[in-house]
Amino acid sequence: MRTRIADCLTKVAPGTIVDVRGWVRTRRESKQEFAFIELNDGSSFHSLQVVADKSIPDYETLIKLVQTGASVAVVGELKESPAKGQKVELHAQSLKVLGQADAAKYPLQKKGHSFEFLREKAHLRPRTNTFGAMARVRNAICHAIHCYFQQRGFLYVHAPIISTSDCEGAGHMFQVTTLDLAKLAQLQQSKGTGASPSGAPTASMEIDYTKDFFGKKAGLTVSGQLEAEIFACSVGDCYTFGPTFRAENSNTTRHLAEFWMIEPEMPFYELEDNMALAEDFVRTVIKEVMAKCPDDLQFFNDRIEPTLLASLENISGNDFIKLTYTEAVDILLKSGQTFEYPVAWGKDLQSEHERFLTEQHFKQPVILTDYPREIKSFYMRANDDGKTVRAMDVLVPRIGEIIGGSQREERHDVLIQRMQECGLDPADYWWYLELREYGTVPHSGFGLGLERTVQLITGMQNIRDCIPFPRTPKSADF
RNA sequence: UCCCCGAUAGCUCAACCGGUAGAGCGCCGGACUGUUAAUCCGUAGGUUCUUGGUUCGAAUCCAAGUCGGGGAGCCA
Repeated sequence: MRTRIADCLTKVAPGTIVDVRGWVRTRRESKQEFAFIELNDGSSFHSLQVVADKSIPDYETLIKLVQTGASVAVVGELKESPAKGQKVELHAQSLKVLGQADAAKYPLQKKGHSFEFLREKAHLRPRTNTFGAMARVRNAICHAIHCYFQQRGFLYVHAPIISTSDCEGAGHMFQVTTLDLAKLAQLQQSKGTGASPSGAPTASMEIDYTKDFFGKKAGLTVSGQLEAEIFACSVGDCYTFGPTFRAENSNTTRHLAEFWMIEPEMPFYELEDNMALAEDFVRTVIKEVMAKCPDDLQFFNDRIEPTLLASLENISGNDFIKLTYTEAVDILLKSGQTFEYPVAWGKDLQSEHERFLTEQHFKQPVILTDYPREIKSFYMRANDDGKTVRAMDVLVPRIGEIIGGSQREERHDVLIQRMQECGLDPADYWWYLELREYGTVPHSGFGLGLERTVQLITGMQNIRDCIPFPRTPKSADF
């Protein structure tokens, strides 16, 4: 029966015979016929030091095969280690090489690698310290998120991945179709209409979507919010947690074409309740991950981001700053800072403005509320001043926006008016409007980007290193 | 999509004014060692991203493209 290395290092009593399996990180060989093998199975940040000597059957042959990247099974006695660096070590009685790894070809060396290089080795990078730690922290974050909502009676609702409402408004959609595009292009060409000289279809080409799989144009979801509202207005507090897709040509350290989003939606919540939940949620998740993954976070603090632990303590231990967009604009105008983009009421805040607020002025997470209605979505509840809506953005140092949310417009007539203002056809949102027609209630919700949370908690700079297999423009391997 | 930068050994990078390619690490071999990113000595390892251009001569200059990085926008 296999024992996990995490258990060997923490739970198993010295003197116990254990069977351990994993991948070789390094081997330090002595000519005096023994060797140290650094073995990692992913269960812990730390590896287990295996001491192997010539008492092992076939030692001379086997030890040559124990190279970085090889998989091995070791049975032996767990003993207290006489040397520094580890409390316990495994004295091998038998050694079996399960799978060799040619050291001349194995891409992962004993030295550090650039993240750019490791992204090209996404099938092997979880075997590194950094990406093993990222995987465990990411898992702990997801677990903490589910626990947080489950303990508070929220229902986990599965929003659809495929959506035919072309108008969710949160970004450009990836199209989902079973139409034969090559055949359509060919048809178009043979008709001699609507094709450019290169043969590429042009805008004049009209597709008959009634022939498509769903009978209408379909795409991958950009948000589960509208569907979550349906359940909030029926079964009560709920949340979605699933993949989200944006076909934007975004090339930044904080955007992915495929990412995971958590979207809680609560009936009878006004904006203040929404803010309180968002803050408590973020702070609680950080605390739980700090408690669950101390070794991994210590590594990130030591090797990736030296201010990480201090900033997590700061975020989890202090109230978020809450202020309105208008107050934020005042602070920015009076700051004396010269910004590349000028600050003016009515314009959306730029990254540099948000960073100034969170990193220099307050040095803490900030919740901004009540943005100008012109720069926010139709579904956000209009304030009585006629100028602003009940929006909220949670901004954190280093990352920027980690949560976007709002109180939703629950008044039927106002919602229709807002749709028209935003150039949307209310007919497309008939079911969304019916929620306001039949038993409407005040309600609120927000969206938390999972990968941005991973960025925040690990200190990793690039969001492409916060998801196992990142999808970005021109990149969707593995 | 826009702006800037980059692409040279397995990896990280160097190569001055255009003159025929170099280091560290890794691998391999040796020495040494309760070692732990071990250390020391040595060997091997190159279509300088692609295509075209300028030139007696291009890693180096020019153009286009591809990919990568940083910033911006879009946002989570």
